[in-house]
This record gives sequence, C-alpha cells and structure tokens, in this order.
Amino acid sequence: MLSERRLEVLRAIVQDYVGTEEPVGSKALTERHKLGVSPATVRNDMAALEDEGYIAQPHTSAGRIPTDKGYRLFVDRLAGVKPMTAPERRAIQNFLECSVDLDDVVARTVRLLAQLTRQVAVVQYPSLTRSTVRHVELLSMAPARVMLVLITDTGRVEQRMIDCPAPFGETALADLRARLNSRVAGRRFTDVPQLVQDLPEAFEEAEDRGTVTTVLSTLLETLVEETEERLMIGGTANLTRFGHDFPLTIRPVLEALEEQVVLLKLLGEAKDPAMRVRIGHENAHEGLSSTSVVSVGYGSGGEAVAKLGVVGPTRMDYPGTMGAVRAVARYVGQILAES
Amino acid sequence: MLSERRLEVLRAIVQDYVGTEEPVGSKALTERHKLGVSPATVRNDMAALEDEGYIAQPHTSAGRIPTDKGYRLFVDRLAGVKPMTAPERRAIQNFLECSVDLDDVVARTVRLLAQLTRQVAVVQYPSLTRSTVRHVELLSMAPARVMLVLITDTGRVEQRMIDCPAPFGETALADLRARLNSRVAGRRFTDVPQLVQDLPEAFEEAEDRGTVTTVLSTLLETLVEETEERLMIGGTANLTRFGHDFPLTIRPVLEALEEQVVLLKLLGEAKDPAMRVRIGHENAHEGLSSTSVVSVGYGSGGEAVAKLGVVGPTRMDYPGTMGAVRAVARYVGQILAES
DNA sequence: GCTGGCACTCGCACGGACCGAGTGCCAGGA
DNA sequence: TCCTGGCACTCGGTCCGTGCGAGTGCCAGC
Repeated sequence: MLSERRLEVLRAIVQDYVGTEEPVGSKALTERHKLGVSPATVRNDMAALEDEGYIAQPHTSAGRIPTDKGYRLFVDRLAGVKPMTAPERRAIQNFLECSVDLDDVVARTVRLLAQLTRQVAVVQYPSLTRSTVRHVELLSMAPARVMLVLITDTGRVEQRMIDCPAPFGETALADLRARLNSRVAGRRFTDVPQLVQDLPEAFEEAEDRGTVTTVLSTLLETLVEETEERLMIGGTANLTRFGHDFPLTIRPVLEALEEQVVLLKLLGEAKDPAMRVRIGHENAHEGLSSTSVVSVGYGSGGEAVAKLGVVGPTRMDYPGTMGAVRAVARYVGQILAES
Repeated sequence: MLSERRLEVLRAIVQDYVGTEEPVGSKALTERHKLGVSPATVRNDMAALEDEGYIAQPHTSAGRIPTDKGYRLFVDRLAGVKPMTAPERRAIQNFLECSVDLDDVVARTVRLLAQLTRQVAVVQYPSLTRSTVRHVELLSMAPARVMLVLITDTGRVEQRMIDCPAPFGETALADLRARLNSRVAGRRFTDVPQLVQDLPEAFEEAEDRGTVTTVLSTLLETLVEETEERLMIGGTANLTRFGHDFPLTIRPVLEALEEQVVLLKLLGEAKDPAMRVRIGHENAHEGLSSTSVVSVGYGSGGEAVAKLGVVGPTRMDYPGTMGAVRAVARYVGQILAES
C-alpha cells in the first residue's frame, strides 16, 4: 500500500509530465510542488513507485514518466472530473442549439468536442436498436421499381431502391403502405420482423405477393444494416500535437480512425452510459497503445442511445478532458430530447 | 524555348525525384536514363533548366528537385495519363457495383481512390443544383408538428422537422402533399420557388395558410442548404508518407481537410468536368502549398454533377494518379446512371 | 556543341569531449 | 523509523572538428 505522500508524488509527476511532455526529476518536482520534503526523499518515493510499476525511466539517469498503470491510478483515485465553467457550458449549449437536423447536431458535436479538448473527437450517431419506426414510405419510381424510405424517431432517414419481380400498381402500393404503417409505426425495430411476416398473405395476386415479399425483405435488411452504428470524427489536425516521434505514432492512429469497426469497439460495445477511460494498452487495438480514449454514453431520454468520446495521447489532461466529454454528452442529450 | 533533350532531362528528373524523394544529380541521371550524353552535358542542361525556374537546388552542391513550374510543364507536356490495366478496371467496377445506396457509393469510392493512389481521396456528393425533385413527403408527427422529407432523383433524402403555427389536420396535410407533389415532382430545384409561391392561396382557413407558408419556406430552405455540397474524405493515413519534416507539412493539410469550404474550392468551383491538376502554390489556400490536387468531374449522364479527386504531395506520380482518378470517376458515373 | 578533367563547395555522418540533470546509496540527525 | 544532505556515478544531449563524397561550375580540347 502506497502512503499518502507517495500518491501525492505520483499526482505531481502526472501533472508535470502532462504539462511539459518531459520526464520529470526529483528536484524539479520539489520546486514546483509544495511537497514539504527534500528531493532525496522524493527520490526514495519515486524508487518505490517505480518498483510498483506506476512510473518508469525512459533511460537510466533521466527523469520519470508515468506508466499506463500510473495513469490508471491517477484517473481512478487521484483526479476528479474538472467541471466546465458556467460560460463554457453556456457556449456549448448555444453552439448546439442552432443545429438544423440530426447530421448537423452530430457534426457540431464533433467540432465542439475537438475544440474543447484539442484532441480527436468521435461521435456515434444515435443508435437504432432501441429506436422505433416513425413511418415507412413507399414511392413508385417506375412500373416495377419502388423506393423505400424509413424514418425513425431519432430523426434518421434511410432509403433503398427496390426492383420488383413484377409491375406493382399504385393502388396496391398505397394498400401496402397503409397496412405496413398501421403495423409498424411506433414499434421497435426488433419487433418489426414478426409484425410483418403475414403481410404477403393479404394480397390476392401471386405477383403482388412476390413484390410484397421483396419489399419486406428489403425493409428488414435496412433495419439490420442501419442498426450498425455510423459515426463521425473530427479534430484530426490535433494529432500533430501528439508527440515528437511523429510518423510512427500517428500512422496507426489515423489508420484506426478510418476503420469504423475499430472505432466502435473503442467507444465500448456495451451500452453502458457511464464515463469510461481506457488508457494505452487497455485499448485492445495495437497501434493505439499510446493513446487513451475517454468515452461516455449520451441519450435523449434517461437511457443512452449512443456514445461519444475523444482519442488522445495517454499523456493527456484527464480531468479536463473528462469534464468536457461529460458536459458535451449532457447537452447533446438535451438537444436530442427537445427535437 | 527548351530543346527536346532538355525537356527529356526534366522528365527524367521528375521521375527520379518522385521515385527516390531525393535530389537528383547529373551522374545518377545519366546512369538511370539513356540520355545518350555525358553528365557534363546534363549539367549544362540542368543549369539552363534552373535559370528558367523549372528546377532548383535545396542547397548548394546538392542535386536538383523540380519546382512547381517544373511539375506544371511535366504534367502539361511531358507526361500522359497512365491508363489503368484491365484487371484494375475490373476490380474497380466490381468493388463499386455492390454498393447498396448513395452513401455507400460515395464511401466505397473514397476508399477505392485512396487505395489506388495511396493518397488522400475526396469525393463530393452528387450535386443537387442540377437535380430534380422526385418526391416530397409530409408526415404528421404531432398535431402541430410536421416532418418534411425531400427525395431527389440522385437518391438523396433530406428531412426537416417543422413546428407549425397552428394544428394542421390530416386531410389538409394530404391535400398539401398532393398539390405539392403534382407541382414539383420531376422539376428542377431552381424551378421550385416560383412553382409553389401561390400554394397558400388554395387553402381557405387563415391558420392553414400560415402553416402552408411555414412548410414551403422550410422546403425552400432545405433546397438551398442542401445545394451546398457535402463531401467525404478518406485515406488520411497516407499523409504519413508525405515527407520527412512532418508536423509542419501535415498539420495545415489536416486542418484544410476539415474545412469543407476549403475542400470544395480545392476541387474547383466551376462545374468543369475536365480533369484538373493544381500544383503547389496554384492552390490558393496556403498550407497546401506543398500539395497537389488532381480533380475531375463525374456524373450519371453526360454532364458532371459533382467532383472527386485526390490530395497528395507535389512530389506525386502524376500519370498514375491521373489515370486512377479518371478511371474511378468514369465508373462511379456508370454506377450512378444505373441506379 | 559535346566531353573529360579539375578544383571547389558543402551537407552529412562519425567520433570525442564536455556538461548537467538525474540517480542510488550512505551516514547522520530528528 | 523516517527524513535529509552529501557524494560518486551514469548517461543522454550538445557542440565541435574531421573526413568523405556527391555534386557543381568552368574550361580547354575535340
């Protein structure tokens, strides 16, 4: 068990290192922090912290830098979440309030988050798994061609073009549209399959039944596909402030950012709305081993429908970043609830 | 006027420099290219080329590298467009063909272009300025709340939520929907304003007229807003292969890539479908002064509806890049025309 | 007008010396 | 028992001098 003072030393090391980006030595520490002890004592504490694996020396005879384990302890026990100031909160709210549609909300959120944290921001679109169908629209484009438009309660719209096996009349189309909507409007995505399975039987013509089946399968396909989350990223220019040894550090990060799958995993598969910090190697994806991810769920009601977060160097200002992420998530939730 | 051989020397310099990324000297040139003359002669030619501003020395007593002007000449007169091989063309076609919707087409195009050129790819969504309205859908969400869905012939769908000044009945809504569609379906965006301006008069109730006016203004607003182009970028990881002096080169590029406006300008405002190469300082935006942009229009029919291109270092393989860009544009056009 | 030769320039890589921040250890004191 | 000041030691970073070699410009000769 580490003594109170040693934790204090660790905190000081993390803070200094985050600030200066340089290994911090015992003398500099006592000068910048009121630890009340001499450098020699701090050296002993540092040796102990190093034995425990919380800090490390990049080279012999250099200062210490925190390890992933050290940051972990810092985040868990030594640092709180730094709340946003009132003016900052107001600015966030104002900025998000003038969004015109869902895309715009997400785009603004990304920009905001990137600016506040000066890191790379990632925002997942509100998930469709928990959302409901608001309306299904069918439009005749050509005799044997129908466009399917799906509108969700989160304001998302998806469309698909369908080639029908046979021409489909306007009246049949209107009929199908009405039947479809009366069954699925307001229902959850997951309930849709069983609600529509007997729909083809309502049509007398064999050809129409074929078309209806085609339309339904496209609808179900769309539901499944769009349940996969989309996301938006921004602030990649902040990667340039990452570290000194550029190409090697930045490359895998940029690559990871282009892989939606990786990013989604990064934000955390579980729909756990709590804030989560993953430090360095805690991110399964190698190449992100020198980055940390701060993510949190956000949602329109009480429940989280998606996640957002930032990706930055392990050497980041955790309290500030966590504060910004939490605040943005809260206000995005509000905006979504209002619309 | 430069002699034939001097042009040949310039071509050799560009090719070698693009390949090796190192200043190229007279001796190396004669070894790698069959110029039929001695290094000394080449040196004289190089001196002449330098006088004319086509090449430069990074330091005294170093080899030469092409200037922007040199690349310009190379692109205009010395290099053709390197066509894709048959297997490559087939691969492009196959990859694009399995797209499911417009977003997917654009996403695939970006990835393809980035992979083929190993550079940053930018693809503009098909423009709405020349496109027509396929359908306008109005959905009642609440007594005084209507959702407007606009579907274009390029397959794009936009939606807006509208708060009405007064409750609006289902029948009035159906009436408005029918009138609206009969007027604007199939018409160009630019024609819509005058086609709908007298619509409110068709409604007797003053309250309804207010709502109709609100709906119409939202529709027009959407048309205008969405005429602004959206775009998608990819392959940013390729930026790491940019050059040696990293942070300084890459930073402004990443920043520029986040600014839609800048990017749109980069692709070229004019709807000129011809392939265009902008080299270094020819890009108005400073910070992109060491990058070149190869862009070309693409379209579903004969006319270009949008542009796509790649952004890379001025030291890029112009013939290959131009070939890839042209090929991709052609096939995207085909895919769009089919759907 | 091309060529070979020659003197010159300079960036770069290598290696030694120096400096200083930082460490570990130890003996002495509260 | 814990803290402190002192001391010897380590070693990365910087500076400097040297030598090498690629590359240049110029010139006389073919």
